[in-house]
Amino acid sequence: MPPVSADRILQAATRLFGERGYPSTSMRDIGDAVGLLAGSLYSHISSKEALLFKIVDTGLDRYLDAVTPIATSDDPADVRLREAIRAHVRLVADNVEETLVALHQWKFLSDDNRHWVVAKRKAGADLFARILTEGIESGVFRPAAHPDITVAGILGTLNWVPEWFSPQGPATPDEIADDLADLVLGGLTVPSRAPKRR
Amino acid sequence: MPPVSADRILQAATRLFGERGYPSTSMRDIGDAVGLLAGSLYSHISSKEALLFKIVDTGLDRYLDAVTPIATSDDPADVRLREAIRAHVRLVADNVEETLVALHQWKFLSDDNRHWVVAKRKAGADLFARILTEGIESGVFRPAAHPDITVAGILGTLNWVPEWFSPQGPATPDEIADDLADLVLGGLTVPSRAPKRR
DNA sequence: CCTACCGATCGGTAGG
DNA sequence: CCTACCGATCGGTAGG
Repeated sequence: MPPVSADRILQAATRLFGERGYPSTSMRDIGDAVGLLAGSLYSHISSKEALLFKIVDTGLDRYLDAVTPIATSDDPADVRLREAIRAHVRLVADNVEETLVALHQWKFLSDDNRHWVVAKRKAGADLFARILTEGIESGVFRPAAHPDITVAGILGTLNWVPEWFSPQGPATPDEIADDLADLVLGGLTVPSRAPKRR
Repeated sequence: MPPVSADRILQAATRLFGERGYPSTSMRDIGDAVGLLAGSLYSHISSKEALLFKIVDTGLDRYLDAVTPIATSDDPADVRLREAIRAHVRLVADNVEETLVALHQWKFLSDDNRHWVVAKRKAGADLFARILTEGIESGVFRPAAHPDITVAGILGTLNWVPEWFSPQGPATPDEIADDLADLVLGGLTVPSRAPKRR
């Protein structure tokens, strides 16, 4: 067993917060996971909330670092969208618990930390909004009645992945990403047949 | 103020569980919301978990009752899918907090109740899997590389709606549903242009 | 990193 | 429906 460090505590907290949620995870649970008593954790970390904030903030940075260069490249919008979806699913596959914490547990941060995190989440959503808008302008994508709703639909597909993804599943992350990109880019309807519109 | 009843307690619990989550909501919080002390709640209800179970189970029943007749009708699969999406978004719009509880708080049920709920959730997902499979068989939908992943993508779009929906938003539930149905059925790419496939 | 502990809060109950 | 309370558990700290 490697020595206990702030980083090992963070790993254990990531797993526990992701599995049970932040409020249901006690400092005694985290201590058990690394072989310390609850009180002893405080020589490595400052507070329970500091753990949560670091997990969420690190996860969002990892996400922005991966997707920003894709969203802002010169490739056509459909290529950028598929690549962004690939990057997203790879990140989720490599960090399922971290992603779940970043998506759902940030609500338990205190006001200042939460506002910071909400702004970063917004920046992530804006990357997809940008791809959509530019794709419509360039004629690659059809016009959207309400672009915000379409973006929310795409983000829903992606943000739901950590709820069902399993490393033991039959499909690789890139296969999953391509299936989801096919859905979002091409839709379900056969290409020869115009989809029923209102 | 109407008299306190089991039903009013259930309504207050639905709102609080949806906003703060089950573990972070205390019986004292629920008592405050209906004007009782925590202990006094127990002459109307049996336990905190019984409240959670009832909310989740009621929500799932409401969902299955609305979507089952649509999914099993004789309409073409694309029509059924659009109608199912409409029903889903209407339900979410009318019961945002209940939907959030049914989607996320069921994890805190004890084993027996949780297994019951997981089976009902599975039945809901199967309705969409059925529409997809039958649509592919009838030639309305293109074949899916991994149908389970495509279904998960659609469910993600729908299950994410309660995270961002607001009754004060500019779009009506049916407008939202049609935008999401356009996304899932037709995709983003302009119809004249075949989407880039692998 | 442990011992020993703090005040606060938890779900729930007895008795009226 | 309240008073008064139960044992358990919470995040965190003092002192070593």
